[in-house]
Amino acid sequence: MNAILRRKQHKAELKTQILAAAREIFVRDGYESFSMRKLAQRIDYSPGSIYLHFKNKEELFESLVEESFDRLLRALNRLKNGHAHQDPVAKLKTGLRAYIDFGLRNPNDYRFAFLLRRPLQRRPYKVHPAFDVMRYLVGRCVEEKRFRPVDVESTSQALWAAIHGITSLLIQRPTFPWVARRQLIDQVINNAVDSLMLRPDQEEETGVSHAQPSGV
Amino acid sequence: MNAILRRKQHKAELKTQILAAAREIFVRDGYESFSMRKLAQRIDYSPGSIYLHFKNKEELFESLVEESFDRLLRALNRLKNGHAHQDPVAKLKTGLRAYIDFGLRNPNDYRFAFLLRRPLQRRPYKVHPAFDVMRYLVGRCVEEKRFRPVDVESTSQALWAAIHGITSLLIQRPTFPWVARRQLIDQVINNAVDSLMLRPDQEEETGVSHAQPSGV
DNA sequence: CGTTCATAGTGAACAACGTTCATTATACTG
DNA sequence: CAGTATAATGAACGTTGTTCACTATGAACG
Repeated sequence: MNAILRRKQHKAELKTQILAAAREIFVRDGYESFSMRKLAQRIDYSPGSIYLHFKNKEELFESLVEESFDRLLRALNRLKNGHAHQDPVAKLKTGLRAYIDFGLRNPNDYRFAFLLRRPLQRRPYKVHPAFDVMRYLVGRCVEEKRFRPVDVESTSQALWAAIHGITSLLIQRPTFPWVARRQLIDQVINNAVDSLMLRPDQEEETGVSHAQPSGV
Repeated sequence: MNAILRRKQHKAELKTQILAAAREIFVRDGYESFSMRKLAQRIDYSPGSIYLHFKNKEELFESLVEESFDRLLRALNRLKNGHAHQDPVAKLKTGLRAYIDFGLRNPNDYRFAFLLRRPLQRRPYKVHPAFDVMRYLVGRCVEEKRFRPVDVESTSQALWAAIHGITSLLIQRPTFPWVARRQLIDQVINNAVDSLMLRPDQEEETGVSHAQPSGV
């Protein structure tokens, strides 16, 4: 009776164990050298066994991405709810920074989610809830008259483009002679956000974009 | 005597023929379903023959990328040299737009160049000459006092991030509910550039960023 | 306790992959 | 025509993802 329940539970545990092992191999060896057989060997099962839990490699990957996205989403939501007193612009900037940091700290997740070409783009992924947070934060800035009356949707998309751009470039082209990483990220964020502000002449916070030419 | 020359020429022709076929397969079937064997079959040679011209699959890809980059670079240089009378800011914006348009019109080239994960990033590619154009255009804006005295290098990199972001997102996530494409591109460019201008209160050209909320 | 039966797990098999290499065909030179 | 350098082959190797007929396992029931 409850034996079947224990079975189900065991199966679920096994599934998460597979995911954990997969993530580890993936992080250690990279995407292209990951293989179902290596994974099977790692968890001491036969290759076929993995297919009891996942339809195929693609679906296994999707599960990993979903996990990662949930983490990003949770981080963003924590941010959205906390710091209630904070200036909405500061909050937006913090959110943008959180997104970038997430990508840089979890480059494989980010690659999964945005960089890897998927054969025929099945589900549109769960970008949308994360993007909702962006819309919300931008909306707040407009409502509280910190931004010009810009279109929330297109502004959110433009901001996403900016932060996705710097995130993916830093991940994918680590050997390019970038300027100091923090400085660059700040500049991208400030450039993107400041031009939306109602009084762009107020210039605290934009520090680095006024830096003297340094000839890096 | 000149027979060996004809041989060399024939070999070169064959190489370009291989590249053309590879590009076609790649464009039609996508990256993951491209294979050396398919390519060989397509050009009516045995699989081994390709290895007379390319060390391996990776090197073949690199060649394709290089071709693509040369095309982008030529497009940008044409822009840099032409339109001498134009305002440097307008010229920069035109350049940014040209970059994005190139990516959208040649998505596979762009994928090759920036999106595909390369196993262990050997040569740093020829991004640099293209990036030089960006540095030059930004430098002109600063010299002619159209920009604040920003750091040219970090500003160029931040701008690159913005246009790479929108380009890659539009290529890679075509099903996302984007706002009108031109509007979005304009907004990304204007947001990124306008915050650098010396007199950000001048607001001709930024049209769309002032649009009323449309609830798209 | 012995039988039944769903399920978990196996591992051999398949087709396709990138790559190598001994072998053969080709086309030029002397 | 003989000799030779090069072009091209295709069989082979070790992978890969995935399938499937099969066996082992362990709970349920008479």
